[in-house]
Amino acid sequence: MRKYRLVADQLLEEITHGKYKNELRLPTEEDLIVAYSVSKSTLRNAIDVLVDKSILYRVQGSGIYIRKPIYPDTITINSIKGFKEEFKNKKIHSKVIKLEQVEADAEISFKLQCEIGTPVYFVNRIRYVENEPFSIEYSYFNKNIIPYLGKEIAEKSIYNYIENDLNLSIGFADKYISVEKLSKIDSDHLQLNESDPSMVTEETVFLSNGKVFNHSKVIHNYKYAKFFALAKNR
Amino acid sequence: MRKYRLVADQLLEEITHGKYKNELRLPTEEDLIVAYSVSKSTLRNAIDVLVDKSILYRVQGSGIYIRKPIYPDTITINSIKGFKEEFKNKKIHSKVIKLEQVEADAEISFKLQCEIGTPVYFVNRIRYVENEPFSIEYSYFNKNIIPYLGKEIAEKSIYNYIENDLNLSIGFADKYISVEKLSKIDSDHLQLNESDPSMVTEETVFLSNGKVFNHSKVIHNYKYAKFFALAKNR
DNA sequence: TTGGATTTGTGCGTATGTATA
DNA sequence: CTATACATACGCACAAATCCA
Repeated sequence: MRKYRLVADQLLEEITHGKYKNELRLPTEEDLIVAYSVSKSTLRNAIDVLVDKSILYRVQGSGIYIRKPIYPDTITINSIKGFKEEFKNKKIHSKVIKLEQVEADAEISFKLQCEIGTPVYFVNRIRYVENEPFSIEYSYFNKNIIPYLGKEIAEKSIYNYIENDLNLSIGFADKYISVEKLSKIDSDHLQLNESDPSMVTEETVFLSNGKVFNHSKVIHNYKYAKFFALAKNR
Repeated sequence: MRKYRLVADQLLEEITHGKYKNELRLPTEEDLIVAYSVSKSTLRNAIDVLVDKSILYRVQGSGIYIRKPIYPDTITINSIKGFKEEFKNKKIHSKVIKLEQVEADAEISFKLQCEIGTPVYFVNRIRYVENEPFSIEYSYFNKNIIPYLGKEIAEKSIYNYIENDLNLSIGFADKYISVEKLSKIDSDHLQLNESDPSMVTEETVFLSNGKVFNHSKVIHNYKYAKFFALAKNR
């Protein structure tokens, strides 16, 4: 693995294991450079990772500080984690309502930025957290990029499959968040009333090479859905 | 201004003015380094700015590409813009319902990370876009950091005042997003029905020196509120 | 209040690694 | 397999913000 990630991982572990529990400020860049035997740019890359994760913040001329932990049980918008990863300290499972192969029509081809007629997988899943229905996912995958997708995969983690089995590198995602009133069928799935509100996210997910492989619309139970984002001023 | 920002600004202007309209790919890093007469690290910092703004994306071994524009009329979660800045191509105005100085109680002091009893400003505003009620803001400012706040400022732009008049540097913000049903008073302000849904954001805003100066709860009209975020995989 | 010391930010240049074409 | 192009890593100098005597 790249050096700056090793440093970031190690630093994070030291922080979470209380190495700096009595101080808000980390050692200076120069001290950390010596401690980890890396160059200035490598150390700064490592710190950048933890700043983006809301673990640390920097103050020019002053130092690098440890942040208070963010509110727990929130979905982090800035990062791309699978459902499993997001709730890894909770009991979660998924029910696959439908998984089929179709050809992209005009709307799907637009969302997946591919040709009309491209073979795609459609997946409809319900996600449960602690046995409560948490969200309903309507998801499309470009079959030219994801050659195979089965129910046995969709019941576990599609993202884990893509990254570890297919060895593809997920790059970035556009996420749109809005509020909609529930349809009859979605309200049934979520055990809510029709026309109750829902938090809706619509995501376009890109591989590191810039190709769109996935588009998802996720209907969240409004009682549980809470999102977190770190905003930076630049 | 710092060189990498000048390069980022210039590059963005060239992109938006169609210099690269016939190509998806920018010139190579090396070419851009020569074109702008800067070092590699300066150029990379400039590109980073535009990547964070969802203008560009990079593919190792391939090139730097221009992204399709994001969906318009969305609020960007990743960045800290004032209301005015976010809707700068729209007609917007604000109505100040209340502006008063109070002492921080337990809850406010927790949210502003200050002592109980600290003098704070409380501001309650309604924001209009194209004369439609868009959101209701309940906001607290630490008076030890923002020594003065008046109605004449709150009717325009508090953020503009803080950055340009007080010359303070806004650093980062934690944002939480959830859905709540409207209270009677909020539904009246938004011209909606009581118990209609609303998109709620709760923000803690930090100066560059890490001090909390503002905490806001904003109730958005669910019909108009649409948020955008760029997620990165790291 | 000031000014020097400390600490992070920016900028330069180069070499090598890694993914893409 | 080779060439291309971005990613990582090293090290140094100076700028800018903060801190403190």
